[in-house]
This record gives sequence, C-alpha cells and structure tokens, in this order.
Amino acid sequence: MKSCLMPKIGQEPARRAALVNATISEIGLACSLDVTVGQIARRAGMSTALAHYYFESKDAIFLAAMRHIISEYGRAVRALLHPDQSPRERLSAIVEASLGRDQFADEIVSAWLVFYVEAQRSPEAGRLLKIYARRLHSNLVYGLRFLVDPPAAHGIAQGAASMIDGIYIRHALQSDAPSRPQARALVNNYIDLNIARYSAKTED
Amino acid sequence: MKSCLMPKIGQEPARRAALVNATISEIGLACSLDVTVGQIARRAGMSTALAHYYFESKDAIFLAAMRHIISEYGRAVRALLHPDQSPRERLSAIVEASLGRDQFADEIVSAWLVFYVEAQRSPEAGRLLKIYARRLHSNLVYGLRFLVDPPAAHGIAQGAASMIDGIYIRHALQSDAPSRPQARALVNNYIDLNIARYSAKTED
Amino acid sequence: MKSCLMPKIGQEPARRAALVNATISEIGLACSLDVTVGQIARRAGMSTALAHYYFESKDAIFLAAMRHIISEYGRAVRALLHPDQSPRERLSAIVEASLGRDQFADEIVSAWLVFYVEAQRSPEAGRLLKIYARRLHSNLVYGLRFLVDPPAAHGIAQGAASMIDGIYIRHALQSDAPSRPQARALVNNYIDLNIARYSAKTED
Amino acid sequence: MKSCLMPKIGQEPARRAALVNATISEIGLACSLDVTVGQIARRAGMSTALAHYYFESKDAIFLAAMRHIISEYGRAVRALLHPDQSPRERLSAIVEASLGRDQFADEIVSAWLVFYVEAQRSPEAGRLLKIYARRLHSNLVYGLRFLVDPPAAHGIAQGAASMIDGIYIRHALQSDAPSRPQARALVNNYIDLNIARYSAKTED
DNA sequence: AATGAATGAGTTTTCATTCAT
DNA sequence: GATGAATGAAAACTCATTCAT
Repeated sequence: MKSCLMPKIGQEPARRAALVNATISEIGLACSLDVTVGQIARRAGMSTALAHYYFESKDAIFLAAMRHIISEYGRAVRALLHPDQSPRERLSAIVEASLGRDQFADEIVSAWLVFYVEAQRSPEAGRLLKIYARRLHSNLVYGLRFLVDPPAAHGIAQGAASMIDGIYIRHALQSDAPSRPQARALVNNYIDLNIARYSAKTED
Repeated sequence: MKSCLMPKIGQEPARRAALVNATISEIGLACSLDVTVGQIARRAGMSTALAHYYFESKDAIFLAAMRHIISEYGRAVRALLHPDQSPRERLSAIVEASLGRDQFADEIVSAWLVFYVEAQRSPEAGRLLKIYARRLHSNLVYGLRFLVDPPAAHGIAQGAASMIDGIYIRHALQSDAPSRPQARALVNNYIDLNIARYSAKTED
Repeated sequence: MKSCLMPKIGQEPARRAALVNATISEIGLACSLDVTVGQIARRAGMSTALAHYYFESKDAIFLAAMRHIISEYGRAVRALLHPDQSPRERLSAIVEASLGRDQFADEIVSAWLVFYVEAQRSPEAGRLLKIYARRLHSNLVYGLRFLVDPPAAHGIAQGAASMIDGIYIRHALQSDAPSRPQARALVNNYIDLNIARYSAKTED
Repeated sequence: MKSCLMPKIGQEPARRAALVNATISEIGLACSLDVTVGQIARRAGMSTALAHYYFESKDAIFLAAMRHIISEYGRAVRALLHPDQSPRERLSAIVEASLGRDQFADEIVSAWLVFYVEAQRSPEAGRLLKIYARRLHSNLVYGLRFLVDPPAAHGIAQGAASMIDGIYIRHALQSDAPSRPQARALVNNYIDLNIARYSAKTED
C-alpha cells in the first residue's frame, strides 16, 4: 500500500508538537487561557484550519499542552533521580527538579497556574493534574520512607508539595516572589526540620 | 426629563455591592474569569446596561471584586488580632484568619486563584495582589519579630505565606487537597519548627 | 414599575415578524435552507447579532417561519369556509385555499418544499408538518362525511391531499407544472369522480 | 513518475459508481443535501482528494447521483413493460414501477425529495428532473392513448404524476403517509375512475 | 436611574478545493 | 492513481459596550 517514493515522514507529530509549544508560549505570554486558536496557529506557523485538522477542538489543544508540560516535569524529575542516591539526596533531587530552571521559566510557570485554574473547570484537566500531584506526593513519600514513619511522611510530603505549589503561584507577584535559590532553601529547610524533629522524637 | 418617582438616594453603593458579590459568586461558580457581564448583572438583579452604568468596564468590575475580597481578608485578620496576644498567638491568629472558614469557602478559594492568575495580566490586579501579599508578610514578620532575628523572620514569613497560598491552589485538586484543620496544622507546625530551631541555635 | 413616558412599544413582535418574513423571502429566493442568518438579518434590516438576540438559534428562526407559513395557510382555509356551505362547496373551498394565489406564490411554494424536506431531519419541523397534514386531512374528511362513508372519506382525503402536495412539488419543474386553474380542476375532478362512484355504488 | 504498480485499468467507472452510491446513501441518511464530500468519500472508501479527482466539484457528484437515480427509475419502468401488455396493464406497470419497492426505499425517497428541491436552484438539476417528468408523462400518455382522447390523456397523466409525486413528498410525514399498497390503490383508482368516466361520456 | 435595543468585532469550527508527493 | 497536508472563505453564535428613551 505504501508509495514507492520516499515515505512521507509524518507531518502529524511535528505539527502537533509545534501547536503544543505554541500553545504554551501563547498562554505564557497572555498569562491566561484567553488565547485564540488563531494566535496559537499563527505562532505555530500554520492556518487555524490546520490546527483544527490536527486537534479535535481548542480544548484538545489545551489538554495536549497540559499533558506535555506535566510529562516534561516527569522527565525532569527522572533525570535527577539515581538508584544510588541516599534518601535525603533523593528528596533534594525532587525539589531541585520541581523548582528547576526549566520549570521556573516564566511561560512555564504561567502555564502551570493557568492549568491549575482550568483543572477546576475541566474534568479531564483535573484528572491530569491529580495524576501529577499524586506522582509528586508518592515520590516525596518514597524518599521519606526510610527517614520518618508513614503518617509523618504523608504530612511532610503534603507540606512540601503545598510549599512548592505556593512558590509557583507567588510568581504572579513578580518581584515579591522568592527567587529560585531562595525557593529551594525554603523547601529543603522545611524537609530538614521535619526530619530532624522526627529523629529527635524517636531518640527519646 | 427626571423620573416621576422619588429619586432613590444611595442606590449606588448598594448596586455596586450587589455587583461585586454577584461577580465573586459567578467567578466562584465558573471557576474562571470567563464570566459575562450579563451573568453578573442578572445575578445582581439588574440589566447589563445598568452594570455598565455603575462600572466603567468589565475589568473595573473584576477589580472591585478583587478589592472586596482582599479587604474582607484584611477584616478577617483584624478580627482575630488583639493587643494582648503573645507573639506566637498572633501568628496563629493570622494563620487562622488566612485559612478561616470564610476564606476557605469554595467560591472564595476559586476567586482567589482566578485573581492570582489575573494578576499576571492586569497591572492593577497585580498591584492589588502585591499589597495583600506585603500586608500578610509584614503581619507575619511583626509576629515573628520577638521570636527570631529579622532575616529569619523574613524567611519564615515567606515560607509560611507560600505554604498558605500553596494550600489554596491545591484546592483545585479537590479531594487531594488538605482539609482546613490539616492545613492549619501544616502551617503552624512549620512555624513552630522554625522558631524552635532558632531558639536551639541561639542557645548554643 | 412602568416608566412615566410613553411605554416603549415592543420592538420584539415587529422584529420577529420582520425576521420571519425575511426568512421566507430568502428561502424562496434561494429555493433552499442554505440561507445564512446574515442574509436573513440583512433583508430584515438588522444585524446578525440582533437576529440572535430575538431568536435562540438559526433553527428557531426557521421553525418560526414554518409556523408562520402553516398558520397563514390555516387562516386562508378558514377565510373560505362558511357554516352555510354545502359539503361539496366546503371541499372546493379547501381546495381553493390550498391552491390559492397566496399559497401558490413562488417563494411560498419554495418554502413549503424546503420545509417538507426539513421535516425529515428536524423532529420539531416534522411535528409541525404533521399537524398541518392532519388538519388538512380532517378538514377534507369533515367535508366528505355526508357524501361517502368513513373509510371512503379517509381514502379520498388521502388521495386529494397527495395530489395537492404533488402539485406543489411539481412546481420545481417550473413550466411543466400544472397552472393554478389546472391544478384546481385536477383535484376537484378527482373528488367529483370519487363521490360519483360512491353514489353509483350505493344506489345499486 | 508513474506509479510502480501495474496501472489499474478501469478503476474510473468503479470509483465513480462507488461515489454515486455513497452520495445517495449519505443524502438518504441525512435527508438533506447537507452532506460533505468527506462523508461521501469515506463511505465510498477513498479520500476526499480522490473524489475531487474523479468529479469536478461537489455539484458534479450530486448531479451524477441524480442522473443515476433517474436512470435507475427508467430501468425499473422498462423492466415492467412488455410489448404484449394491454394499455391498462401498461399503466399499472408504470404505477407499479414508480411506487416499486426499490423506489420506495427510505433513502431513495429522501434522495428524490432532496433532488426536487435542488432542481429549483441548479439549472442542470432542473433539466434532469424535467427529462424524468416528461418521460413519465409520455409513458402515461402512451398508455392512455387507446383509452381516452389526447387532451384527456394529458390531464389524467398530469393528475396521476402529481399524485405519485405527492405520495413521495408525504413520506416526510412518516407514519401519516400512505403505505405502498395504499399508494398503488390510490393512483390506480384515480386512473380507473377517469377512464370509466371517459367511456361513459363517449357512450352517450 | 434603568432598560431594551442594537451592533461591531471576534471566536470556534467546518468545508470545498488544491497541491506536492 | 491516490492521499495527507494545507488553506481561504464563510457561518453560527457571543459579548462588551453604547444609546435612545
């Protein structure tokens, strides 16, 4: 069934990727989901009609962008995790990845915030976000497992995750938000204090 | 050309308040700024035209709503602060107010999130939000003043504020977000640990 | 609650009527439902937005037009019926009304045909058309009641109604379709022959 | 630049036939000309681009489908006509063919109606339909030739043809339309009565 | 003060058609 | 022959905003 000529390399993946990137850029630029398919398509270098050819609807484009951003985060975490890390190193790696330079880029932060809000409206967006949140949570708990008991691990993970998310949202405050190094210090400090307290308690 | 009826006096404040409340309700319901002036006006019991009579534009309505929500928060904080509180009690009161039942109502949380996002777009919204953030920060620092040194106070305040905001944003996760008591415990625990560490360090 | 000034006479009925008439005109002109809201609105002297202000959707406009055309037909029938007509006169009056000059106007015929087709797609359009068809049928049966027995009345009514509808559809053939007088003669002849046969049979 | 495979011979007629059949199916299903080239092509098992390769335009596809449906009708008539039929048998055969099981299939009836409407818009469609109408008319007149005089034959043919078309259009009424046997009876009865009247008149 | 009426500008989506391969 | 890719044009519908009354 194939043509005898060079197989046309699928435009589809490239076009979809271009649209996803353009979507994140435009959302980051507008700091809002109020972005038209026209804007996205133009930035991706194609007509609106073509954008609709590759995605079923505007919502589908947004969800693809969200999936992309979450999977990029997953990739960033995995890149910093190694089997021979100590539990504490593992936690630091997660914090580092969560507040990494890529994740902290203005447009990515904007996109995350916007998607958090969207998650309240779109069930599918909510589902995606919950998956991300649970993965972060279980990553943290997994690192804490050898350092504190399970209930404590759960609590500390929740606190750390909240703090990370809070740091993101505070980016909306521009200059008043903590910088990346400050952010890392805040979260690592929080984790250290909790671990230390736990050790102190159990030494009694 | 005057109306034949008695000119109603003082309608303006009532009308504006009705619109502000309606705005918050609709934003909370829609979990988004994608709310039409028509919806707001209808919920406030008036025509769209009248809404535009009392507010210059849709943006102005949103800003008024944001101002209202922030000032309500300020009122909540002041209500829990007393001159004869200990510094630590003062901190707990701020946490309590920030995570109070009123602030934690679903529609209020939604509105806050939406406004946080909006702050990235609208300079005026950003300005309002910074005012709120600085007030929260200085309230916390004021409470920490007698317990830790100024740089530490600054850091702890930033951590606590981030955690509070993070708890809010995690509300987008619905069931996976910490409950109100859990939220209070997380933040108070964070503050306690930091104070304790500081005391321990300075005792050396 | 009313203003002291002259009560604004409702634009609504006038606008809706204008839209309905414009719709029939445009459908008649285009000989098809492929008519845009823009065309209809322009012919009715208003913007598309206003057309959507007065009607919920394009479909609603079409249905209103259909209702109008059917009710006009009903009015035409009632105008020709008198209590003191003989049964046969009554039948002629119905035929006359069904093939009257107004109903036979090109644009009205086009509209009827288009609505007949639409009735296969839109349940509401189908409902409207069935109401019309049953009314025509029962009008004919009512006239035939004293001339033939019930089963015969039903059959003759069906034949006459089919013939009338067929004459309409043949209008699509332009010059090859029967003229109005020919049309009347065809249907009346059909009715007469059936009544005569029935009389002959029962005289045996 | 030729394809590497054996050039497939005689694909064209098969492809065109597939498209024509697919068109009729889709029109019948949608009960409307609002059918996209994409739908037609997919049902015919090919790409839209290929459909445009075989037909100049969407209109050309529709016209081909119309030609097909009309020629199928012609074939159905010819299949029931025999040289040794009596004139009356000949008329019955035409009626039988016009209301035959094949012609009465839902999707064919729908297609006919849609084409009737289309005939008002497209001159070419109108031309095709007139050809069909004249053939039906002359077939009927040819059968009536020995039974009544020419003017009477013309009138009866017009009445019968109108009734047949009317029966088709009433299909839009679904349950309220005459069934196939009822339909045949109605038309044959109409013809019989007219012939009988003529005989009676000329016997005087 | 209050509102129904009115609209321009914009948004998503669809589709016939063309073109490169 | 055959198709995926691409687009311009158009259509329905929405909405903030204005205006006459």
